[in-house]
Amino acid sequence: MESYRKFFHQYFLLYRPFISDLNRLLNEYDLHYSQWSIMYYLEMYESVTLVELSKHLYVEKPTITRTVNSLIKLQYVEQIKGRDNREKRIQLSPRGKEITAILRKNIDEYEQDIMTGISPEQQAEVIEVMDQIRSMIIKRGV
Amino acid sequence: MESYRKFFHQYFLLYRPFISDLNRLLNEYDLHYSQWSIMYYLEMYESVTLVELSKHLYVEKPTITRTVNSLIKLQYVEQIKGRDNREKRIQLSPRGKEITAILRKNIDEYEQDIMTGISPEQQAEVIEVMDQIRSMIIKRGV
DNA sequence: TCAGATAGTTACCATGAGTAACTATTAGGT
DNA sequence: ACCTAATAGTTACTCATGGTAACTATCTGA
Repeated sequence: MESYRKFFHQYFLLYRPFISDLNRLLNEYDLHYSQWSIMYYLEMYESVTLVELSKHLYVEKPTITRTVNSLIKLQYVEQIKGRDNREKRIQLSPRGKEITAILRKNIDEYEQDIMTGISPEQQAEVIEVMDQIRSMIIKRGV
Repeated sequence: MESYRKFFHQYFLLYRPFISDLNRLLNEYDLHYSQWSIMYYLEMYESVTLVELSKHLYVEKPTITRTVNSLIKLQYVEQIKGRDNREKRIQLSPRGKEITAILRKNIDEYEQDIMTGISPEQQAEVIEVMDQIRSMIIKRGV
């Protein structure tokens, strides 16, 4: 089999086992991966608008609206006032920050665990390659 | 950010852009990725049972049943007689083989396109790492 | 031979995502 | 300054994908 073909084959084979485990960790706090991806982003960038999330996560706006609303309902996320009255700018609530810290720790442990035996150099290589492919896909789609 | 953390972050960032493009290619033949993953497997292994698919794809049996039935309805897949009357053994139909060949070509082109600039050595490295991680996840889950 | 294991199905529910059509607000060109 | 076009977000609806529980049919092995 050609190596590029193998690449994508292997990529998808990893997805389902991986997301299953992650959701198992997240369920302890009534969360699913789609919600976590937003909390994760908020942990890094402090505050964001729904359009920013939509573009970054490659998910349509209505889906983002729904997921963000579920996080607001759980009181993990809160809306803040922005300059532009059209936009809805959100950030993690104090409770959201707590939960994020705990989950970040659990997920870190899990990730380190399943990465056992893979050298930091290999990890860096893989990260770089995935980043390049994402860029190619996005550039292509414009 | 720790490199193991970056790995999973980057992994998921690639998933949605990638699956969106794939589904766009597959839609020409009324297919979605969940169906394609089965056709792809059938192209490699000739004939399989639903339980084999379930284990390999890491998806529960009822989900496999539904997806396989949709492929039978599309006449891309047909049931064949096996030794064990409990099992449902399937293979690609002649039409299914045609479609698979065409799609394989289109997807190959697409994949080669977005892998431009990534050396075969890098590709091999990444494939190896993803395989190792999948093994770790599965072993862990036992 | 029959109890337990295995293969598959049915019914039902949850999650995640998309499209079309809409409102509210802002930005920019004249 | 005004109005059109663009942008941000929402609502309503639908589809794809997947899970669990409970079931039937068949096979295997003590």
